[in-house]
Amino acid sequence: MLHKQKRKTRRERLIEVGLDLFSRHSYDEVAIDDIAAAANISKGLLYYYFPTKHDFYLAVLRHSTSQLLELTEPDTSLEPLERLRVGLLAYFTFAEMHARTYVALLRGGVGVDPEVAAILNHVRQTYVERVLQGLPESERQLPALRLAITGWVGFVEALSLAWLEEHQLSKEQLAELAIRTLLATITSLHEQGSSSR
Amino acid sequence: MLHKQKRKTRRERLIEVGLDLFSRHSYDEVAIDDIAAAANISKGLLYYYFPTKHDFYLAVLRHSTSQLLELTEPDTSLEPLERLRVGLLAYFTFAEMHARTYVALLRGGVGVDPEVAAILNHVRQTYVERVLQGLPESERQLPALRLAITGWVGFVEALSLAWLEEHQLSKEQLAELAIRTLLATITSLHEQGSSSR
DNA sequence: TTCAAATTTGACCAAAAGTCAAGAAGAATG
DNA sequence: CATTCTTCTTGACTTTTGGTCAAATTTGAA
Repeated sequence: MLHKQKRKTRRERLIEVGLDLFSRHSYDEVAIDDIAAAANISKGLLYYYFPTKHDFYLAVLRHSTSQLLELTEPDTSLEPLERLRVGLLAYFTFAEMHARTYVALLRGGVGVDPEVAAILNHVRQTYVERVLQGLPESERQLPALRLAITGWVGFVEALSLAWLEEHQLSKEQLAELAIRTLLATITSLHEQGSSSR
Repeated sequence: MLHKQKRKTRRERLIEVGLDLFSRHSYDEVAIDDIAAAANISKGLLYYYFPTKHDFYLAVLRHSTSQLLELTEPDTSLEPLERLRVGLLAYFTFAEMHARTYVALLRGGVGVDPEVAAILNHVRQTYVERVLQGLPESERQLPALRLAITGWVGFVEALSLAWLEEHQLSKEQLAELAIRTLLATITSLHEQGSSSR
C-alpha cells in the first residue's frame, strides 16, 4: 500500500531538501544532521525513510533525472526533426531553470560509484534511444551509429554546461547547432567506408 | 629544496596507491586507513604529506590529468589536421591503457566540489585551446566557436567512454569520426547566419 | 660521534554515519 | 470514547572514520 494522500509526502519533501543541499554542496560536505536540520526533522527520521545517506543521495538523483526525462519526453506527433528540436529546447530550458541542480547532476556523482553511474548512464542511454527512434529505418543499420549518437549526447551535455556559464546564444541557436552536428556526424559515418562491418 | 633523489619519492608512491584505489572505489568508499594499509604506512604519515583526504584526492586527480595532457601534447611540427589526428590517437590510447582510471577521472569527481570541477575544466579548456590553435586565423572569429568546440570535447569524451565498453571501432576510425564531426560542427557555425553577432 | 632536521608512528580526539528502544500520533475496532 | 494496532518520530547511544599531536626513529651533515 503506497501512501500518497497529502500535498506532499514527507519522503518527497526530504528529497526536495536534498535536491537543494546537494546542488549547492558536494556529497560529503552535506552532513546527515544538516539535512535533518534543513527539514526540521530528527536524524533518526531520515533513516526511517532512507536506509543510508548514500541511498538518500541516489533517491535525490533519481528524482531529478526522471524529472529531466519527463520534461523532455519526445512529442511523437511531430515529425522527427521537429521533435528533436522541441526536445532540445526543453532540455536547455531545464538546464537553465535548474542550473545548479543540472550542473551537479551531470558533473556531480560520487566518484566511480557504480549506482550513480548507472543512473546517469540510463539517462544518456534513453536519449540515445530517442534519437534512434527518430531515424529512418535505412539509417539505423550503420555500424557505429549508437556509438556516434552517444558521443553526440555528450556534445549536447558539454554544450549546455558551457552555455550556462555565458549565454551567448539563444536556445534556438543552440538547438540548431546541436541538430546540424548530429546530422553531420551521421553523414560522416556513411563516408567512413574503410574497414568496418 | 625539493627532494627527488630515489626512484620514487614517498609522495609519488602514495599518489600511485591513491590512483589505484580511487579508480576502483568511490571517494568515500576509500577510507584513509585503507590508503595507509595499501601503502604499508601509518595513517599519520599520510597526513604528513597531505593536509586532508580531500587534498590527497586532488593531488591524485592532478597527477593523472597532467599525465593525460602530457601524453596528448600536440606535435606542432605536424600540420593542424594531422596534429589533431595524432593527438586523438594518443588520447584514445591513454583511455584504453588506463581505462579504469580514465573513467573515474571523467565520470568521477566529488559532487559539486569546485576544486575538482576546476581541475577537469582546466583539462577541457586546454583541449579547446589546442583545437583553436590549429584553426586558421579566419575561422577563429566565428561567434560561438569556443562554445561549439567545448561541445566537441564533450563529444570526444563521451565517444571514448562508450568505446571503452565495446571496442567496435579501431582508434583510427574513432579519430576519423571525431575529426569529421569537428569539421562539420565548425562548418555549421558558418551556415548559422540568422541573428547572432 | 653528535646533533638537528626530516620522517614516521600510534594513541588520542572530534565529528559524522548509523542503530535502536521507546514514546507520540493516527487510524481502525469494539 | 476507550482500546489496540500501526505508523511515524525522537533522542540518546554506538561505530566508524577523518584528523591531531607529542614522542620516537631515521637520516645526513658537520
